[in-house]
Amino acid sequence: MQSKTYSPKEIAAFRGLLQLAAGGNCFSNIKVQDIATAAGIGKGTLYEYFSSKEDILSCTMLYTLQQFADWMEQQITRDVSLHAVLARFLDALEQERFLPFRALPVLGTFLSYEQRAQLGMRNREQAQAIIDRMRGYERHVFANSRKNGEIDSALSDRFCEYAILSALGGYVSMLEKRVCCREEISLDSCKDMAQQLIFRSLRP
Amino acid sequence: MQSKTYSPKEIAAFRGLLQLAAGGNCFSNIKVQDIATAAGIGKGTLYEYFSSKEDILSCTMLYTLQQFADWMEQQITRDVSLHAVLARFLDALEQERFLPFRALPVLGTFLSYEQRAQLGMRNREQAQAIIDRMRGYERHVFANSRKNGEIDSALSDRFCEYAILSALGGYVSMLEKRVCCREEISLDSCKDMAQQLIFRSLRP
Amino acid sequence: MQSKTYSPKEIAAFRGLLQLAAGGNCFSNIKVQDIATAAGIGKGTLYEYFSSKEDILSCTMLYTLQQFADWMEQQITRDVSLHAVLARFLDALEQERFLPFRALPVLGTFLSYEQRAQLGMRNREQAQAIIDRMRGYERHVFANSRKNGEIDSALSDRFCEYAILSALGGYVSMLEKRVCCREEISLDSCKDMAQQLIFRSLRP
Amino acid sequence: MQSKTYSPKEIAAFRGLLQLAAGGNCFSNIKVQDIATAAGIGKGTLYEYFSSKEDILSCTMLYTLQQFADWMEQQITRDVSLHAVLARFLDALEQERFLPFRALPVLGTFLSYEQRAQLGMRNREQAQAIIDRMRGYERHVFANSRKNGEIDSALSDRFCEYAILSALGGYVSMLEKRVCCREEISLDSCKDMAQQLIFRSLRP
DNA sequence: TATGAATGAGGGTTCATTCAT
DNA sequence: GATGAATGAACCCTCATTCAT
Repeated sequence: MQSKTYSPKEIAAFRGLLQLAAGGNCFSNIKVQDIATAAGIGKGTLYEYFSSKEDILSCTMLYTLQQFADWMEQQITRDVSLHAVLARFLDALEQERFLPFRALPVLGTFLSYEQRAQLGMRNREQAQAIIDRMRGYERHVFANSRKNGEIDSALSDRFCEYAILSALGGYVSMLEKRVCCREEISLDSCKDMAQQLIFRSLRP
Repeated sequence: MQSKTYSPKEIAAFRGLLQLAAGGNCFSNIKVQDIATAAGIGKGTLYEYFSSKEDILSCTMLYTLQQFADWMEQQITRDVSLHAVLARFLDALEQERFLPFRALPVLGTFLSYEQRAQLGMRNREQAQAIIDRMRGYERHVFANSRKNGEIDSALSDRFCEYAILSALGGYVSMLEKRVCCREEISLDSCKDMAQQLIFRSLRP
Repeated sequence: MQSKTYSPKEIAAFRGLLQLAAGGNCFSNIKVQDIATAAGIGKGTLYEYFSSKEDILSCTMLYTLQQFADWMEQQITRDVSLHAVLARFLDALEQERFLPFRALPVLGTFLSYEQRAQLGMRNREQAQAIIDRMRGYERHVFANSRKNGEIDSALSDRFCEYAILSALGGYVSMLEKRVCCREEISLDSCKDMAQQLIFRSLRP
Repeated sequence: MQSKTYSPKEIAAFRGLLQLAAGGNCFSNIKVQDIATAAGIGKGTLYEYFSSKEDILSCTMLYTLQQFADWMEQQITRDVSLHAVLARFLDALEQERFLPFRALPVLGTFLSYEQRAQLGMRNREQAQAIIDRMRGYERHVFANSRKNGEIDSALSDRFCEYAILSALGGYVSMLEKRVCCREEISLDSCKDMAQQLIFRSLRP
């Protein structure tokens, strides 16, 4: 499976935008100049590679999905367990080079329905292809986990996916709350809760 | 417990904004003129009641929290079960007059960290008072549910809250996806999954 | 000579506006609400007596001119000297009830040419009548002062008027500078300089 | 003495604003769009060079002061007379390139006390430096004029300054009156009166 | 190719004026 | 008559986009 490649400037733009998103900025509040500055390039240069501000976002999300799919691909072994994948994923989230995984939901969340719909339009097929790829890996992990008793056999793939996404969504919310509401929650207890929610809800 | 009352114009503004938010618009993309139009009043009139666009949002969120707390208060009986509360809540979400409950998370989600922090500043004490009130009801329900076997006694209140909020967050995401990605998910199956996620993860 | 009379509300409006002007506010920066508040009446009430904000100004200036003319009329005696008139005038400026005389130039100065031209349009004849009246008194004083040696007989009335208005204009500027530049000038030395400028320039 | 230099766009903005001010517009009545149009640049461009409308004014006044100080510097010779300086200055006022000298007092006059105080804040030190420079030239001229008998030795510098500023202020008023009241005064007679007022009041 | 100076459409906000009470 | 709640035109300012260099 060959992933699309990007020029250094494009990647700089992606990482610049993701950096800003990770800081908790709504997309509307991120200025094109901010992205250019964060990327270390000129504002005009962005328009050599992208057709609009929205396009930068669209491509960034595609790039991020692709990075994620690539990462998942490497994690897949014959009899991988849900437990192992999750642990590795949550650990990965703390590393700088996995910024995209962390920032993507933030970016996505800060979009209105209409913006999301428009984004889908642009790179629809490519995005769909990547999502299908990830769904494949996902199915593989779910199947293995049903065999090893981590997941109740009666549960559908859709429910498993829903449980995991909800737990991760809640995890991100908790982290944000730490940022803006200054409640005293440790990162580790957040991770524990996320994992517990998934395992408890999927166990037989 | 006496809740703050609002003038008709203020409530019109609240509902106008919530209407727009329920439509999936990021706050930055909602124009003051839009709010005025949705509220059926003049743009200038908004500034007779609110000091700024941000203030409209801040007050709307407070109003919504208050509405929610009032509603919860009515649901609480001596030995209420988690099951009953959740069922009633999910049903309520489908009614027009419960628009606020549905739209609030959307509004909140579409804010940047900084915006959220600033909002907290304005009506901090009032918001905190309402949140404390709701935490009280919550604790009551959790206690009852531990007694009647719905919730594992070993689980902390914090984890229970996290599980419920994650499930509801995922539920809202799913509903949104129905809107923008047009996947074929029925409303009922969404509700089922949300309830299942909660019950499966909290059961002993 | 019968002066026009005004209702209490009108006079309240005049004095309200003059009060604000004496505070050094440009007319554009004075809001209708400010005038209403300063006058102790409702905003809507102003529009019962005046057709517009500009009209309030126009009438206020006319009222002030008239007050001034009335005051001058009382000062005129058969062989009044320039010295006596000036001294009395400068003293009067310090009293509260002579606020109009002090505030008028401020109001006038803060108008653009166009605004001034439009003002002139409204009450043109009345204003002209009052100005003519004052010119009459002025001529009388100048004539007397030429006789008693205060004014060089060779100087025209126009030059005398110009000298006095310039001196008073400079006097007001100096007072203002005391307000905003905080230079250490005493009120008395300001008055001295204004009188000196007039007497030195008009003396034979 | 090195004066600050400005970019062409800045100078265009200065001259645009001065042009409008020379037309007798109160600063509050001059719109940013007007300045942009008068300067021959886009509205947005102004905000690349100035932080706000007030900033444009502040910088314009500073620029004008500086231009004036530069001009004065060139006029100063060893034994310059007040008569010569004044004559040259009044002549200069009639030339297009001396627009700033003519427009500055108009701009300044049309500000409220508060606006003036705020302006002072921004470029306080630079403005003070220029004013000090001009005071220096002024003192030089006054000293010479006392020696050559134009100015009464008993008169203080402050009084001399006050006399000149008052006369010029009255001169500008007269010119304005020509504009808006259409009295039949020739430019030359205005100049004559201004000079006479100064010489008569300062002579021994 | 890469840039950032220049732009103007569009947003939040103010405030003179109206009109129902 | 007296009021102030309601209004929308018009302001200042922002920022995505263009284009000459």
